[in-house]
Amino acid sequence: MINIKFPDGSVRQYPSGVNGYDVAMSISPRLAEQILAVNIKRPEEPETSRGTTIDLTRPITEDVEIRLLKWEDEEARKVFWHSSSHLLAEALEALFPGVKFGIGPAIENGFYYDVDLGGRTLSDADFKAIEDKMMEFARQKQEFQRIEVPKAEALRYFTEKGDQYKQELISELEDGTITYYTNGQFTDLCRGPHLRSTEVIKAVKVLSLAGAYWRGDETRQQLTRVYGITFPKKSLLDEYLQMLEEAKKRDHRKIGKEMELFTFSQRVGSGLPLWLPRGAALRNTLQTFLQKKQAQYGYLPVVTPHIGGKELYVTSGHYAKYGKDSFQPIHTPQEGEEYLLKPMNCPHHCEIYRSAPRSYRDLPLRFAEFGTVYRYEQSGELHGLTRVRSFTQDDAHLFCRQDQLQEEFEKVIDLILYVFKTLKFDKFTAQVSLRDPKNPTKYIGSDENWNKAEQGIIDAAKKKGLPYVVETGEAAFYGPKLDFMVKDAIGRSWQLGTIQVDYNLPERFELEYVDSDGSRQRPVMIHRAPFGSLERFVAVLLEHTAGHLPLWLHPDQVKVLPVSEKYADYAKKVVNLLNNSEIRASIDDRNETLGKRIRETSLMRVPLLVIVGEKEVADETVSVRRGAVDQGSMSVPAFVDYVHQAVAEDLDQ
RNA sequence: GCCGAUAUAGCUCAGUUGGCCAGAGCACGUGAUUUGUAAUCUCGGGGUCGUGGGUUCGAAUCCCUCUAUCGGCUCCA
Repeated sequence: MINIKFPDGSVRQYPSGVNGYDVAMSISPRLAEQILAVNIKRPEEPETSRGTTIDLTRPITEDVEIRLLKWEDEEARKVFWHSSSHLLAEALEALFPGVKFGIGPAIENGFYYDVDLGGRTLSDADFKAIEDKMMEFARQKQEFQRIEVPKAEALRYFTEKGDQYKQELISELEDGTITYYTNGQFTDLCRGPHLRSTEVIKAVKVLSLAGAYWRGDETRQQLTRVYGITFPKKSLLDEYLQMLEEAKKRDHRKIGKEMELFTFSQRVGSGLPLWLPRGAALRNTLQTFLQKKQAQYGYLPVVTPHIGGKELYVTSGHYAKYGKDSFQPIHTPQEGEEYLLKPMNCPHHCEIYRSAPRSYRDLPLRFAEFGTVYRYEQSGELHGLTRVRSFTQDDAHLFCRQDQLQEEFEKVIDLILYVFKTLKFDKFTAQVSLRDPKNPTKYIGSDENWNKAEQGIIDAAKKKGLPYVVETGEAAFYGPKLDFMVKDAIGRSWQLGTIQVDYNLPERFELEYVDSDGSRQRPVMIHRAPFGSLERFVAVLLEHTAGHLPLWLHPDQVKVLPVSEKYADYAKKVVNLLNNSEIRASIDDRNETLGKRIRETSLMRVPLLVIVGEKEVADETVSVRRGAVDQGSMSVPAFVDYVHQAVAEDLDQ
């Protein structure tokens, strides 16, 4: 007999070899129906361990803590979707005999399978047939069977099948660890775990197609990736599709058009955003907001040109690394003279550092600039405002002594957290991006410097209590980073804020300061950008707020609507008073009905609506509406106070 | 850059199996109306159907090229 402990702390005894399904049945058959997988944790596993999720049919032979996983548990959904990917594969094999399979994992929302259709192309028109076939197999209540196989046999099976992708995967596995899962006619190399049977899959949707390189390697075969999602109830699928529709309404490209913030022109060039007056106002407000805060933190604004001599980037190492993938050098009438559009601001700031002898007393020096940079991103990479070819970084470079590094780094974290908090980005992930030790040629600088920089970042993240994840291979070529990642409306993660520790550029630029003992020392450099870029930040902000920007930030804080043209003069007077109090207000006195003007103001997401008519003129007041909520009437000075206070509340939290 | 898809007026879209001068709503202009909390009415202007080629008696519609955009992959200083 074995002891099984449940999450509520109770312990029950079962015969050794009992499986998760039996355990659930012993509690209640209704429960057993809802359980998709079980998670077991051995007593000796550390408290932080999440245990191991296994098939409901796997025998349990030792004392464990058990969690019975329902759809509501993320781990259960992963199992559900992983099994669904096998169902998809089975359907594809039935519809397109000879198809070869790459990998088919569960993802955050659904699953995919990478397949090689041998020259045949799939299109949306095939989705229906695939879905129908999947449902047909699901209804057959196919059981997932786990089989352990010797490596030689696995290799033989997939060699006979002609599936070189699976052969490659198997050849890298240890003999004795290889398992198959079979459902219906389909057998796949798979570690599992899986559902008991396909019968719980009640709704399927093939979502999209994409090309995906085998093993993520650009130089290898491109497979067709089929994305899908499944649910244990039809209504859940409908809800999901509804949610996707709603998310599309929050797309910053759509909102940017609706609110007249920015546009693109094919003639200007792709990935080169044009900021319209409202968008420009929004940017200015963001810049002023950050500039003020940075002034408090001791930053010194600098301004540098949009181009720099080629030698500048040869020195920094950027030319060797990105030269051929960049906008190409600008030539001048002078023979041999070449300039590059600047793809980053750091080399310019290094030259500012070099412009004068520096003493240990001068440090840290913090040079800040809203610097517009130009990067020739691959055409397939461009995406609204989140990935563009010209963008403005809220950049700064901090030059400090080694003994100041930790404190400076932590202050940058504080600044970024302040920015995120003010803009209500409460769901971010801090990502520590380290170099990939297997790929040393991607990076410049000594191991010693890298180790110091990486350790410094981890220490600071820990000290600040940031919940962080470590990603190897995500570092910049000159140093490791701490990135602040935020998701967009449909769940894609974007890097916004970033902090980087750099020992390398100071060496390359031979930056020095004179220490207290008169010796020459090398400063450490911190690159940092709380927004990341104004373009991407605005994009993600629009998706988060659905365009309902906070009052302090909205390009049109107040719209004043006279009931009819008779009250336009008074309305103009109100606008003037507001403008004089640094409130962004304008009048809409077009010859349209009040109802229509209110509607259009609302569609532009203007936070405050002021209506003036006969009554307001007589009383010298304004009627105020915030969003859809009537705030009653107040005197103009009272309204000014109201706005100022609302702005202050947003900024001081 | 790669895979797949899309491209009709400023915007959102309709245009059946190729067949008269390519349509609607909104926006824009005009006239009327002077409006009290989410769309007033009238008339009007506006489109080389993304580009360049091809097939055809005839192309927005079929084929190819390029460009841009969308969903992914790869990349992201």
